[in-house]
Amino acid sequence: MSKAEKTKQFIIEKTAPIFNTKGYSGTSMSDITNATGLTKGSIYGNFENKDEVAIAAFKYNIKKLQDTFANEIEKQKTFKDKLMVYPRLYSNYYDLKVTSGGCPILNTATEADDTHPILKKNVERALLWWKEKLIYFIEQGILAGEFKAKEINPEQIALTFIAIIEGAVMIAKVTGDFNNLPTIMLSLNKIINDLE
Amino acid sequence: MSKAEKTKQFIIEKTAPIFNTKGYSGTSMSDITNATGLTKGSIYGNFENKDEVAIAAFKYNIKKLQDTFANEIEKQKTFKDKLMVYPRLYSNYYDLKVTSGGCPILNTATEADDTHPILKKNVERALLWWKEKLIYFIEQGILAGEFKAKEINPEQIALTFIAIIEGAVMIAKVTGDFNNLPTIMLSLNKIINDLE
DNA sequence: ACAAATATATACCAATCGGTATAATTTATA
DNA sequence: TATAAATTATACCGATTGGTATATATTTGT
Repeated sequence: MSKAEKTKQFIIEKTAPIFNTKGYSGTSMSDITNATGLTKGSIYGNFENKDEVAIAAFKYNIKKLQDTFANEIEKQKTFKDKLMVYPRLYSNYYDLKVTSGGCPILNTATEADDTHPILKKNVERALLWWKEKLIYFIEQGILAGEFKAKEINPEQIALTFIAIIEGAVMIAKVTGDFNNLPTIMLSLNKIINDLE
Repeated sequence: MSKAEKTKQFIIEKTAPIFNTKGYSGTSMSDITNATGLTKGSIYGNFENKDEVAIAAFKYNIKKLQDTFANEIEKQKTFKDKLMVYPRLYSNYYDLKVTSGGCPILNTATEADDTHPILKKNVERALLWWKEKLIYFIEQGILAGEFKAKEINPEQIALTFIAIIEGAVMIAKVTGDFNNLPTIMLSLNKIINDLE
């Protein structure tokens, strides 16, 4: 890893939590220089513009989140248990502290959809990737005989799954009542249990 | 209504959709003057600062949304039908065009929670108001014998209700696939049906 | 219709925005 | 270790940010 690559990574790691809390347009170049201790010249020597930093930071946040869940899912044998990882981890999402400032998908989605097409595309990709992953688990669960084949629309379940989680994170954050998270996750548990 | 009050209302109506699409920090004073055709002097003659305009615009958007639903709920006799209004209207949310730029609760929540305490407080109020309304419908439905009293935690159902809707709106918007909205609302229908 | 009060427009402020040209410094290569 | 190449710092750019003081219109109550 060259010096430039190291610096690039350093900038991403330092700014990722800022972009996630203050948002894209809410984060300024001076926020970036303050967080890194570097000067503008250094930032622009490693990135084309603010957009590139924002996108790199978003990707970093998403990857961190995905890795956390993938690591836990890997440990589970049944597909039901793999699905159950989500309500379990999200019940204590804010203890996880995997990303400060809440869910990067939710945060970036609501800000970027009307204003920032490139960032929006990245959120969309992350969301669809998640959906496909969930659909795969559900379909494999059906094939393995864990879930009943009839009555189940894998895409509908997957989308509802994501909706509940993202909605729950939003509610917990805006009310400041983190007990809401495990409460809502009970409903997600029920949905998974209803599959069998 | 005095001239000042009329102008104030005029400013709110013209800027409300802008704040909802571009966000609080994304909307500038020049956006406000452009949208209204008024000058800065006029804006600052009617509002203390940008914050006040933003808060008034948010309240306007929320009220518009609440009125739309209250109006439809009023028509329904049973509490189940009252609850069913939400999945029905949200299945075509983007045809409703009640607020341009998506759900004001979702938009404002994700932006304001880390940055704008006053606006955050307003979102929280709107969210809790909605929750209490849903809890009331569920509890009244139990009293009326529509829903089974056991196994139902009204607050949990209400929170899940909101989470699914807000999550669904976010997904539909970021993917651009509005078919996701009725798909996810099928799950909300199921939750309501499971109450009886 | 006139005067006092109010509302709107104009012109400006310092601060900050994202971005760039260039100089100074550090790193890698020979 | 000398030198070329890459990286970082400094100083600046025009544009825009939210906000204000003051002058000019416009309502309003009498």
